[in-house]
Amino acid sequence: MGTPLAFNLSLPEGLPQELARGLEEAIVFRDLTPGERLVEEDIASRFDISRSPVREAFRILETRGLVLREARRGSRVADLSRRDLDEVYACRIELEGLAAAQAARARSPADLDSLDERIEALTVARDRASPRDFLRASMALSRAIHEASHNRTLIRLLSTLEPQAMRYRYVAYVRAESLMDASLEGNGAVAESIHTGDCEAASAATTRMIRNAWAVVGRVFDESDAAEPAA
Amino acid sequence: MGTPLAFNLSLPEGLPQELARGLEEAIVFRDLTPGERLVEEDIASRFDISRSPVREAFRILETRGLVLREARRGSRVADLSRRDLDEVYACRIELEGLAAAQAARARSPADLDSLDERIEALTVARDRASPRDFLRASMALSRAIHEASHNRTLIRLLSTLEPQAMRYRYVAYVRAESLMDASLEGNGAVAESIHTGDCEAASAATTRMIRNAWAVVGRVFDESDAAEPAA
DNA sequence: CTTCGGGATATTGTATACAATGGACTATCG
DNA sequence: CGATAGTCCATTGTATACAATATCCCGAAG
Repeated sequence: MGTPLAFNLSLPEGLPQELARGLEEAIVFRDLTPGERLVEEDIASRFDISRSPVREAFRILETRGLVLREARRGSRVADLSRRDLDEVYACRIELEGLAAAQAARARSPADLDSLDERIEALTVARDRASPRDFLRASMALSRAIHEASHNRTLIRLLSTLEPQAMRYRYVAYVRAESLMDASLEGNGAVAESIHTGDCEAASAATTRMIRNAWAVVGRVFDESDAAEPAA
Repeated sequence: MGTPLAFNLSLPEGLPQELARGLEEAIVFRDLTPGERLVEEDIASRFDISRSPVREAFRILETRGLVLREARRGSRVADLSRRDLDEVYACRIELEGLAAAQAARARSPADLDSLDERIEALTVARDRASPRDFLRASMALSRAIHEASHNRTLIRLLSTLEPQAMRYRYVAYVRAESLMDASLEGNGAVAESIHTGDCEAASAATTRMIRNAWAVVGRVFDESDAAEPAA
């Protein structure tokens, strides 16, 4: 099965990082399917680069839980499963809750501006009813919240957790676009609490939002058989 | 400043992983000091290997927050700071709490055996009053608890968070060996709750233990000027 | 004395070459 | 016909070679 995977690779921050971003998008949006093998040489020749940066990209994706590497047996796109979904969401509740609480305490005026911008962009994407655009905007908003916490360790942890969550959200959004409304509403509540500076409220709103999403995304996933895509 | 750094490197799981383990120990136990530059070629020639596995090891350590890599400017041992300490402990409370709770629910008989073994080993290490041995045993116990949660995502996140915490604990244990008693007692309570299967209790005991440690380790750190070791 | 510029150097980033290993295929034997 | 051993091939792991760039040092000019 030949995958398209045509994205330009400029290098504003390093070739491996750029490549990892592209592959990450391809995995989240299912251009690369769960279980699909990733051969270093293939990717390298496709982009006219050597295996070195490809290997580094694979390692980056491994730390994000998107790629599994087995010694001398190659890499493949991580599977989706109900169990993994539950793991990811259980962790998200804790870490996103903490991020929101710390953001409510530590946010700067610039952070609040950034937050407002992303909420606006999220609204626009919702109106366009495009799961892809919506998820991209949602990811940007999440990152803005994380940044507002000014907790670098937490940001690092979340950056290795969010991409995997995105995969499940994408599956759910495609099958139930109305989910975007719930997400927008939940994020609005979180943003408001962060504006107010109420740590408790920010944490509670986040926890509630993710717990809701967990239930719904989980149900949709169970109904969708997205785990093993007709291998 | 020439660093000793003499550990054998057998390869039961890959050379980069092995090397990363060695470097991690060196960083935690201050054979490599905060801010110290890590030059790929130096490490490579020291162990008679090429730069390739060294680069991979650096990347591993970067994801654990032990090494900072700046593009084309090289790598160095991450600094210690009161702010970073607070970040790490805030995250630990959430994730370790979750791990304990899930371990109390999902633990197998084998997990409980493993737990008991590690507690025993920890007791022995405490009696020996060696911060190094105690920390190694403590790390093993923590991992056993994480494994018992059977949450791979959580295990992955914690494996990137614990090493940095170890650095602060080491500083504290060296200056206040009595801390080991508190740690042993706290871990005992956690293990007991996991045995019982009481999620709430396990989470609460863990949270309390880490919150305590946070306060004490933080105080000792502030008094110790371990951040910038006479650069 | 300070500051700016240029070149040398140290070090990382990328490409390529070589080694080692795991899996698949085939042929042969029971 | 099925099982098994041996060989081949695809792919990763490691080493080395080359390219690009940041830093440092020194000298000259102000």
